Amino acid sequence: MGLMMDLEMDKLVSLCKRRGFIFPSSEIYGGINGFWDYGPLGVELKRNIKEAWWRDNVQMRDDMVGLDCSIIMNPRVWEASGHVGGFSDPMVDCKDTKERYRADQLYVFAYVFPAVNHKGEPAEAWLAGLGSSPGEAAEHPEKKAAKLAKKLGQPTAPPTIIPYMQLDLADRDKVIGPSTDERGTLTEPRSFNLMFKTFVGALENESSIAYLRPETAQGIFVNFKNVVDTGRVKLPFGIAQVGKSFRNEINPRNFTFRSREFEQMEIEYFCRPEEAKDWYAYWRKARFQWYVDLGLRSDRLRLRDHDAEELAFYSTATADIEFAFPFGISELEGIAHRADYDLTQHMKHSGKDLSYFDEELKERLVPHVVEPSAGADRATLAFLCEAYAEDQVGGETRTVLKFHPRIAPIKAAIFPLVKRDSMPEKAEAIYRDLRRHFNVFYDEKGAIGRRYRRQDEAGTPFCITVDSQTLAEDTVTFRDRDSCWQWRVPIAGVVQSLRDLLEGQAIPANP
RNA sequence: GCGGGUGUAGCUCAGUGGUAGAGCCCCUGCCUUCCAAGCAGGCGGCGUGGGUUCGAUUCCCAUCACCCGCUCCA
Repeated sequence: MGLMMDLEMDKLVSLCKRRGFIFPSSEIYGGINGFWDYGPLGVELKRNIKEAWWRDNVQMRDDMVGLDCSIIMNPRVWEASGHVGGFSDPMVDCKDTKERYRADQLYVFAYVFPAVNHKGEPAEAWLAGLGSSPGEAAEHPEKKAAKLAKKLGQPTAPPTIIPYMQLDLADRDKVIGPSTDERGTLTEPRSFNLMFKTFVGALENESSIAYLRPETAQGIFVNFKNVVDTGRVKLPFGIAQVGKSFRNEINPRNFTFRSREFEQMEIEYFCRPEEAKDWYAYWRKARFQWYVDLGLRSDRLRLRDHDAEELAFYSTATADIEFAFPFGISELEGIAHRADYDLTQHMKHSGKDLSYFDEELKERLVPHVVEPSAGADRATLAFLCEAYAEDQVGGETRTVLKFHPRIAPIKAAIFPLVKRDSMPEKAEAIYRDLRRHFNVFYDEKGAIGRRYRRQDEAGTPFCITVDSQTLAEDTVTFRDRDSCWQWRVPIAGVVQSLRDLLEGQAIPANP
C-alpha cells in the first residue's frame, strides 16, 4: 500500500504549505520537531472545527457547560492523576542489541585485571548488571569477569560498584551492557515522562517545578466542585473544554498527527453510577455521528472498542473513533468510561469532598464520568485528508478540497469577470455586503479560470462572478466548487442564496 | 531511539569542484467576456556548522528538519 499512500500524504503536506494551511513551526530557524503552525487558511479551518464542536456539544445542549482552565496548574494535580508517577522511570537503551533497561536497576561493576595493554595500563572491564540491588545485579557481571580472568588473570581487587545513574559521563563509553560484549553501547538514561517541565517563579529548583498540562481533562475534574456550586447544574451534566495540551512525544510523526503541542476538545460527562453505561453508549454513538455530519462520510471512519487487555485498570469500557489516514488507521477521539476514578483520586490527594448531593433522591454520591476526548489537530488533519481530491475538468487535473461548507475556511469568493466596465466596483459592493455575514474573499487579479482553481484549492464552496449580464439585469453567476456548475442569482438575493446553500440547500440543476 | 531516504527560488524539480537553471506562483504594464490564456519586464535560492581545496551548492564530517520502515505512545 506504501507508494500510493505516501504520494498522497506528500501532496497534502505540499498543498498545506503552498496554500497557507499548515507550516513547520519556526521554519526560518530550521523548524522544531513536533510543532506546527496554522497559516491564514489553516487557522480558519481549525477554528471552524472547534467552533462547530463547541456549538454542537455545548451551546446547543441543556446539559453542558464550558470551562477554560489554565495550562499550568498546581503540580499535585498531576500526582493525583497519575501522570507524574506513572511513566517517569529513566530508561537506557542498548544500541547493539536494542534491549531496554530501567536505569535505576543498572549497576556497573568495574573490574581491574593484572594484564596490561600496549600502553602499559592495567586492563579494565566495566560490566553492567541488571537487578533491584547491587547484589542481585552482580551475578551476570561476575560470570563475565570470570571468563575474562582466564585471559587477563584474576582481578586484582573486588569490583568497584557504581549505580548507572551516578556514572560520570566520560566513563559511560567504557561500560559493557548486560546483553552485549561491545563497549559503549548503552545510551544515557532518558526519562520517559512525557510531561513538559517548567519552573514557576524566580527560583529554578525542585519546589518550583510545574508542568504544562498533558491533557485538558484534569482541569475539568479539579473544577468540578466550583461548577457544581455555581453553575446550577444537575446530574447528569457535562463540562467541556477546548485548549492546548503538551506531550513531549519521543517520536513525533505523520505531519501534525502526533505533535508535541496540540489542541484537545474534551468533555467530562458526569452522571449517576447506574446510568454511566447508557451514557457511554450514547456518547460513543453521538461523537461518531458528529464526524459523519461534518463530512467524514467515507468508510475511512470507524469505531473500535478496546478489548479487555487494552483498557486502563479503572475503565470498564473505551472506544476509539479512528480514521484511515494515508499513513495508517489512527485515533481521532477516545470515548472512555472512567467510573469515579478521577474524582476519587482528587478527593484523596486534595482532601476535599468532591461528592455530589442529589436533591431529589436525598443521596450523596461520587458521580461516574464518561470522557469523549477529541484531538482538534487530528480532526483538522482528517478533514483535510478526506477533502483532498484530484478531479478532471475539461481534460485538466484540478486539485480541490471538498470541505463541508460549515468548516470551509472561506465560504465564497467574489470576482469581477474582467477588470473593467465597473465590474470590480459592483463585485466589491457585493463582497462588502456578504462580508457582514460570512467569511468571504474578493479577487480581481488574472484570468477567471485561475481564480476558480485557486479557490478550489482553498476549499471555497462557492464563487460569485459579476459579468456583463450583471450590468444589464442585476444578476450574478454562482459557481459550485464540486460540480463546477453555474447558475444565475439576482443581486438582491445573494446573501440569502448563499446562506441557504451553506446550510445544505441543493444547488439548482444545471441548465 | 535504530535503519533508510530527502534537503537548490514561494511551489515542483534540473544541474555543476570554477560567476546557478527551467516551469509554475507572485509583482508591474499591455491584452483578455467563464474554468490554471498571451506578450514584455521584475522579485527571488544551494537547510546549518565545520573540514579538504587556489576555489565547495557539488567531495568529507557533524548537525537540524521532513518523509518511510521498525520501536515507542500514561
